[in-house]
Amino acid sequence: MLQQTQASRVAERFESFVGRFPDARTMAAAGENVVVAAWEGLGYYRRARLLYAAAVRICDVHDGEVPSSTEALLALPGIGRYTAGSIASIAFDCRTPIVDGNVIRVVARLEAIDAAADDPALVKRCWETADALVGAAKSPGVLNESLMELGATVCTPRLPSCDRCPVQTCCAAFRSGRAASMPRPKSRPARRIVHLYPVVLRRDDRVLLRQRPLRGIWAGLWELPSVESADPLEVPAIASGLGFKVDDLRQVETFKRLLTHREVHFHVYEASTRIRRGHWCDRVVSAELAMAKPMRSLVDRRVWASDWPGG
DNA sequence: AAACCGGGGAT
DNA sequence: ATCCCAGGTTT
Repeated sequence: MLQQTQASRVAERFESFVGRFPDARTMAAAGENVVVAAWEGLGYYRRARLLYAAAVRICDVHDGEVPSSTEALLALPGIGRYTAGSIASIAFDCRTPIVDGNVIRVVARLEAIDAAADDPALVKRCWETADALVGAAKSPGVLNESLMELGATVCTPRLPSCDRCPVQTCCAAFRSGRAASMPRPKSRPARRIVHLYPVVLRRDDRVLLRQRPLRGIWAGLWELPSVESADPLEVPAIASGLGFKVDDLRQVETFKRLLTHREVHFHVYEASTRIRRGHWCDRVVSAELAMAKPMRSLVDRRVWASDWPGG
């Protein structure tokens, strides 16, 4: 859950999530869909599917117990070198290094390496330094956590608090007055613009939902039936792009959401249809299906708002 | 090696 | 508006 997600954001969700899935057996028994639904709003939903897959494998291969060796952890889905090292060192006291975004920043400054934060040579050097530090530490877990905590609270990206840094005297970047400019920002491609045309279709006290493709953005999550396009679409193109017949297609709302890699323009329509096939969901089912954050807000606002029969 | 995958906080 | 976040998998 902490992968690419700020700890403060995880803290809001951790207790309820672990309360719901207290061990691997419980998670494996719950099923992937339930785990992904519990993940809703956290983003990078593949993590939830991989976590579920790891739970299944822990039950099948490790008798339901999280393995304690770095190698066995690394073999689990969704667990890479960082996560394996974190679990091994913090939970099991193994002398295993970790490198996350915080550690990269701390080491780049300690050693005054003027490179981009995602530069492979810098990252390699960070693993070597982290390995040396954890090798000399009294407690591997405490050392690893302290490196990350230093990066999160003192050695911050924009304006590091060098005046209250416990390792100021060891820091080459501080000595040369360049801490704030190291490491250099990662190069990031511009956001791709996507136009999304979700259509609200109601029947009785239900709404038609469907599952998104298993690849791409919001893979496998549920949505109002939608047409996706790199360019704006006219009404006929939206109607034909849905894959089933609709009538009286009319626009009701537009808004925009920024993601790291996308700028998504929502063009919300309502329509009527005589189609009866598909997942016509009442309010309870709608609430149980995993949706992306903007889609959830849209459905709750447009469909389940209090002034219509289903609400 | 590069691309892909959310959502929100901090500045 | 920009940069980043206790990254991993796929191509």
